[in-house]
Amino acid sequence: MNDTPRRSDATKAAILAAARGRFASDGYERATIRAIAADAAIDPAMVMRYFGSKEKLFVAAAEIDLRIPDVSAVPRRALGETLVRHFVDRWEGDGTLNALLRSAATNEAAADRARSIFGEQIVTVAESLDPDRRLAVRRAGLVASQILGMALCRYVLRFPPLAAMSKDEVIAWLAPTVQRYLTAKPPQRSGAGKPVRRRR
Amino acid sequence: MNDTPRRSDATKAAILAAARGRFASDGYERATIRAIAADAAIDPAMVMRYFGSKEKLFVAAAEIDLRIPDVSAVPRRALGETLVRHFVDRWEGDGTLNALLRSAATNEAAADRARSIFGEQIVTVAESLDPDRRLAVRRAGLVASQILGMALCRYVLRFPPLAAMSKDEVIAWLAPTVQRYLTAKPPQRSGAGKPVRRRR
DNA sequence: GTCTATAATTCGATAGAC
DNA sequence: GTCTATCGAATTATAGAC
Repeated sequence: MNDTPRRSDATKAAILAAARGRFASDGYERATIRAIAADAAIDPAMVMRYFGSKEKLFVAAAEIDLRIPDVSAVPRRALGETLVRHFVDRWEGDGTLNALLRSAATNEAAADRARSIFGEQIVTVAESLDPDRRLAVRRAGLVASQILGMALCRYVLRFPPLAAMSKDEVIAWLAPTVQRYLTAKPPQRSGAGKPVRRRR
Repeated sequence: MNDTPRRSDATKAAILAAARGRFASDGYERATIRAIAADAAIDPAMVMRYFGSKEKLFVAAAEIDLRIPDVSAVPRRALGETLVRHFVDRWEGDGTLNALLRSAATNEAAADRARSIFGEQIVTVAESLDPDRRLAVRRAGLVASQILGMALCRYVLRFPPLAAMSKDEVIAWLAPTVQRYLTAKPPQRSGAGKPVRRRR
């Protein structure tokens, strides 16, 4: 292995940053190599030389380490808030997650990445709380649905109500939802419609 | 007005159905007029003749009446379940909502439609429950985030856990979330981080 | 109404000079 | 390493014959 930083690494990093920005704001199909190269103030042919193809460029740009931190260190009842805060922070940190989300809607490779990143990462947390793996996978899916839904409405669609909320407000509203998905007893799978709790 | 059905209406309907399918499975950019025309077994030039442009075709295909039913007739505590069930049914009814969602990620016109459809429709329900309009708008946004997040994971990304769930299971899990967003007291906006409830 | 032909762009990717 | 030139394919959209 050679870990001496080459001169081309700065150029590569500039391309990746520009790519994240374009994929995040335009999605995979509309983000053109020409536009990315222009943003990075470089020749379009260089992008191809460095990354080989648009597809490979996307994979490199969407590379992300989503390591959820000390999951075992936080008290059980604060898990929902911890998770929501972590994701909101990651989303607002740079454009990587947004690039992934926006591209995943129309690009199958991006959707694959999204599935593995969110599915596998969140399910790790869920499995540490629920020994029933089959149930833990569902809990993780439900958590992902709320996290991704918030990100979709707040960062991609820019729904005014969601986009105007403060970070803390989003966390305060969503944390109980995630907490419930992670820890609540699963709803009984009754055969006939809606089980209405009897008033006593 | 002329309400005699023209002979071309059947052709128009076939084009719209094919367009919804393509927009739903490919998104706006990748759904080509050629492919839509092929699905409808018609000449591509006819699509242009009938709808003028791809953009106008999309608008016509994404036209949908999202009227939420008898909101005042359902008991207050069943509102969450009613809403979730309504949206799941609408999503699985045809490809219209899916076409709208998948296209909204990369097409601004589609995003506009999504914002107005979900924002304005759900906020009507929220306002009937909460006189504070500013708060009602936020409640509607939160509901939309969970509904759209579920649809994104289940129908667009096809997350295995969400896609494998039965309709009733999805409703049973999500209904309490939506119910809480609509009716729960808003979280206190404390200045300093997370308010941890004191154990007694 | 229907279809052929094609205009006018735009894009990813390649070849090759320097 | 860098850039010019360009290929080949695909797209929306238009013009016009029948």
